[in-house]
Amino acid sequence: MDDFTRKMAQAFDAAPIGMAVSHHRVLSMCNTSFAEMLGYDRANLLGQSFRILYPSHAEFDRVRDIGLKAMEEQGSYSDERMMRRKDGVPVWCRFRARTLTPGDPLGHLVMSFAPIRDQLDGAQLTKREREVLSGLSRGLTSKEIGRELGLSPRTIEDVRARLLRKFEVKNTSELLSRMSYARPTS
Amino acid sequence: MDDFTRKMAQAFDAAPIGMAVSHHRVLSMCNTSFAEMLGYDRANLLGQSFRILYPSHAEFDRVRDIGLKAMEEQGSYSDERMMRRKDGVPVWCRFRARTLTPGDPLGHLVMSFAPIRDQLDGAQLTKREREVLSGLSRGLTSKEIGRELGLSPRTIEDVRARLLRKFEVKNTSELLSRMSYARPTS
DNA sequence: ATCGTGTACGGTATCAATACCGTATAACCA
DNA sequence: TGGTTATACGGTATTGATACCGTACACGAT
Repeated sequence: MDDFTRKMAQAFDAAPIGMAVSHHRVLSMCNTSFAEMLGYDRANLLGQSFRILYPSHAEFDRVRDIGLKAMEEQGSYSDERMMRRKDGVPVWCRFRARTLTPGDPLGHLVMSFAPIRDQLDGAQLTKREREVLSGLSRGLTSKEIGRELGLSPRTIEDVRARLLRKFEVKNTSELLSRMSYARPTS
Repeated sequence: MDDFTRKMAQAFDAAPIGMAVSHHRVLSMCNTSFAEMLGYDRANLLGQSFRILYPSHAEFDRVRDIGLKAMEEQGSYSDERMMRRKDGVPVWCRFRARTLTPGDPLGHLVMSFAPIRDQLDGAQLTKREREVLSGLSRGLTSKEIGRELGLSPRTIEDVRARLLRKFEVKNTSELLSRMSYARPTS
């Protein structure tokens, strides 16, 4: 076998970041970091739908759409999102994806997942809080998020205020900078 | 050839994040993203010392030591660092590494490099922009940042508007979700 | 020598965010 | 059973953000 190919495969598997490949939202390949991050054995993960790796079915449906346009136009997309470990514990990740089939973005995807924090300093986020946070990180206003979720803007403001209290920050900007990349930990 | 291996190699090469393998600080393998990020052809990069990928020899020496202890103890290390593109332009990256030889951490390294400002390659921030961004990430208002820098709040709003234009984002929240927390490097 | 850009500042106008006041329901827990 | 929390929504009031209008100066590149 080609030594070049073998080296690349070894690097993929030993990568310090979670990596995965999907075809139409079904996992066809992943590396050790990815399986470990989510608490599975790789063998049990391959062939599974990504559905089981998200906190809920609604979340699974939601994340399908939000990067589609960017993927069609630029071929890649990045955001921050919550994944669900096998034991149910949420993992907040920086997510990056590149599609190999721009006409059908979800046809063949290569993704990377970098855990931002394991448990968000103990603060658990509710489903609503995750949904709102997702909108905020995309620059949406409370009104726009309300429309997206079929709720009153007033309710979004409540969730937003709860997030600010939980993380003890002054405003949304500080909140999002805290939810961004992890600080060096060692 | 093993189909499993081939799939992993393909995923490595198409990854949405820069990846590289080194033996004693000499690049032995990298993917397309990595070569593109730094402005090289992969063929010209393999076999080269990492020296040419850092802004200076001093920086090259400095980064050698800072992760060694963590790598010996946990096998992995992560920070943010400046890389140097072929044309000399600096690229600010989130860097992650895992060693496959914990006794001799630099013996065999697998690394990932994620450009932090991936939305606008080549855009450098001015000193003022970094200063303002630092304030924003700490949740300060324009008025507070102005006080901190001894400037009119009006001027801070100008810098802010320029940042929004540069990164093509709608508001400060979206800006900060795309940036790492800012640190003034001036 | 003009052009572009960054810097710095003033004004005005509008919308968004935040912080309060209030009510109400549903879930869970001790 | 009562206490807490999350959800959901209404009003009002204040501050902040954003987008325009304008001027001015410094600097580097073509």
